[in-house]
Amino acid sequence: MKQFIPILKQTKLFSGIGNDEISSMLSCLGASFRAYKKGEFVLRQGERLSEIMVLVKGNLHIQSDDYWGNRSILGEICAGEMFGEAYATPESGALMNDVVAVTDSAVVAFDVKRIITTCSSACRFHTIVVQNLFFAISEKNRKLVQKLGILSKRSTREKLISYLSEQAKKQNSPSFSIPFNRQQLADFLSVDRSAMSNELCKMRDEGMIRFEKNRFVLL
Amino acid sequence: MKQFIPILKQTKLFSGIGNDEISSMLSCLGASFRAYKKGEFVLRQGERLSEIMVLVKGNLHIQSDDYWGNRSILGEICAGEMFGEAYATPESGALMNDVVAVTDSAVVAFDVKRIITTCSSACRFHTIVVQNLFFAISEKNRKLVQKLGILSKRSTREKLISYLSEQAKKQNSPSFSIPFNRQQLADFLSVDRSAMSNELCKMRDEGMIRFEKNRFVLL
DNA sequence: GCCTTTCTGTTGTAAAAACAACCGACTTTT
DNA sequence: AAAAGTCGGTTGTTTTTACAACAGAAAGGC
Repeated sequence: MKQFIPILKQTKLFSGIGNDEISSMLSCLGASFRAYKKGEFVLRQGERLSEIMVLVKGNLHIQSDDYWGNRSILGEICAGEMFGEAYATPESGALMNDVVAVTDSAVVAFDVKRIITTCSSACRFHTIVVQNLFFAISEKNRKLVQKLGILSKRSTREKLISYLSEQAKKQNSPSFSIPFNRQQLADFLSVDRSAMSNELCKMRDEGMIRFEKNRFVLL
Repeated sequence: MKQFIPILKQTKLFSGIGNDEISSMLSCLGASFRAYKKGEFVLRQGERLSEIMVLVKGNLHIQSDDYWGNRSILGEICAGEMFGEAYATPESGALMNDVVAVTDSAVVAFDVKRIITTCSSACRFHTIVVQNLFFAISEKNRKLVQKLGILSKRSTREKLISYLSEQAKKQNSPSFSIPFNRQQLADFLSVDRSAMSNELCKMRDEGMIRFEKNRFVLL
């Protein structure tokens, strides 16, 4: 577990907290470690959770498949990001989605009760973690709203423009890579792959964008 | 302000806290009160926030209009619910949406810094509020995911089924009212009103549902 | 290298949604 | 009470998307 302290230190949850403090908090917060191979399920729809998870290695997709096999990718989790926090309380009910490892991944899990119930003396930094937790979950909230903004667009083209603009803004350059292949992007935008591919090429022919594989340039 | 203490007591944020404690916390948390007439803007897109708001009277819509005048209703806020919590931190940037009073409304606002920075002695119940805040924002998070689930449906009919099923489940009966008129429901589901109206009638003719105005029955 | 699989773009067709326009029923305003 | 406005439903047309099927390119395995 020790090996992941430098990574944990980089996360939003432990921002502003030193290596030593993290080390001592790991036991205080009831941390446990798990590894997953590419393609494995980290969490399954219907499961119940009592832990907040931090991804310390790899990439995950939050997704769900409906009766007809249509897959929706709700979001992507990168190393250093937190997940599960919205489903870690008793009232929160069962998970609505699957979480799947896109690449070999590793996760550190914390008992949520131990985080939000401040231990009076032991950890001076506990209060900071609670604040960090609030900031992190706020941020996730904003990301969800952003995604709602994309999905509420009526046409495939508008969805693409929304998504690509956001990525450009996020990566601070009109040239950027996306973490999806075509099928995954289509699943993320909730559109048909071939229709999307078609639309992308039209946009390219119209001189709006350039792309090659998962690298895009906005013109 | 005192008059709203019974209402605040009912909210998720002050769950488990007595009238007297709330009263003393109002000043401790830097609470302020505001009233809005029907149609007024409570918050505007682009604004910056440093407060968490609790709606103590009325109804609000979170919405945004694009360049072409298409309105999207992101969500609805009912009396007793909290809002703004995801945009109340310095890093959170400007608001992405408008918040508009659907009916005459009243809001109590709290300085977010004073909530998440626990005051050591004054309020014994401060820790509870922090936990409540976490629970509440978690719940909002789940609602957003649920809405994503609806918008990720491909067809108008599927969106309607998702939405109506959820409402039935929420109100614990196959017969229920919805808080939208047709245009608002269409804006909420991000579809065309006439197409939606059409689809609703088809579903009625097929014997799936019955409805009259904003009252629906699932069969 | 060769075979297999995955990924991406392309095309034609069928289905669905958006759009626009209109009507009648109700409400609200004056 | 008349007028104006809102609301929900209907219809026909146009546009867009989904679907299915295929082909070439790239990647991966043996």
